Amino acid sequence: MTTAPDTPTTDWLRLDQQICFSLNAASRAFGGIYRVILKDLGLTYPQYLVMLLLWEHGELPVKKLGEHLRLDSGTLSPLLKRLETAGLVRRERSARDERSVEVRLTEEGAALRDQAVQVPRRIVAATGFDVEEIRELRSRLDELTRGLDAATAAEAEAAERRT
Amino acid sequence: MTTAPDTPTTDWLRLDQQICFSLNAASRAFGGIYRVILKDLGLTYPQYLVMLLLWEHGELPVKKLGEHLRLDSGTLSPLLKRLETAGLVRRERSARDERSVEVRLTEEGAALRDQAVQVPRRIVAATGFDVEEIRELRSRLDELTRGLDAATAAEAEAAERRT
DNA sequence: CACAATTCAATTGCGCACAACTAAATGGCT
DNA sequence: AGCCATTTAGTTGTGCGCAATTGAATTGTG
Repeated sequence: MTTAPDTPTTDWLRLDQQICFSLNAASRAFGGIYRVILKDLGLTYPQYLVMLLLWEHGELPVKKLGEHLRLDSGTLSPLLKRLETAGLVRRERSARDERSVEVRLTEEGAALRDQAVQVPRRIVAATGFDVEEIRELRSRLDELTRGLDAATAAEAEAAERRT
Repeated sequence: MTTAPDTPTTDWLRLDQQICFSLNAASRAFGGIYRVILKDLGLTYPQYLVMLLLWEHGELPVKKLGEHLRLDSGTLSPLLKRLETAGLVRRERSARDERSVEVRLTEEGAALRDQAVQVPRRIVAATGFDVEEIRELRSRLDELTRGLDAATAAEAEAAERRT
């Protein structure tokens, strides 16, 4: 399969830019609105995601947080340390398994939920999309992520075999 | 406008997570596939975007690069320095306007284009989407970005007025 | 039981994103 | 000409994302 003769490579390079560039731009635009809205709570967006999980589950080991958010300890450890410094969270090594660290809300952290409940509505409003459009878009993006993850794994394995 | 009585706030928090979380996940999944594919070229994804612009325009001032990519000098200055260290790019203060810095391809940087022309096809293949689906998704995302940018500006101005 | 492999968190190092600030050059205005 | 606001890059500091490594605890296996 080759590029059609009347499709200069320049066009391909432009199209390529548009696919991922649009996604990147949207992701950073989200970062912008969350930064403004979360400022009052003193949270960054990734910290907010961690708090969402804790508000829902009460307490979670670092491992579970990482699975939900697809983040590893290299990202989570310093982030959780900052949340702990802010007094929102405590970290304690599990008694059952000393390798594991349980992350728990402090009273202050649990109380912050009251101020956070209004965030989602404001974010949805900011998108200018209605709930159905959002659902549709989300579904597309998840599909895209699955494709990319599979391709990344395949490429990584191919690169491995070349070694 | 308030939350419907049979919609617990927990659901709102979940929905909120899904919108932006899916976008974030897709953006990072793109990061993953680009990391693997660009490894041979010795470029990161943001560096690749800069090179795309230079391959198209030959030379650009830092300001223009920033406008195209929506990045400021805080991001671009060190990035360009790394590209210069890698021998792909030269930076020269403009003779006409000494404030401006022109970024030019070296021969080595221009030559790298030959290895880059195959990247877009591989990325498109990795998504598992066809060109029309991509165009549709891109259009949605751009729409979303416009909405978010407008809302961010409005929120920032509202916060400013509260001062 | 002893030893090897695995799991889990933390740390280090690099690069990007963005805010806040600095410094130099330019352009407009009186 | 002299002054001042604006423009343009660069620097500093903070936080995220990820790869690679370390160290301790646990599990599996002979």
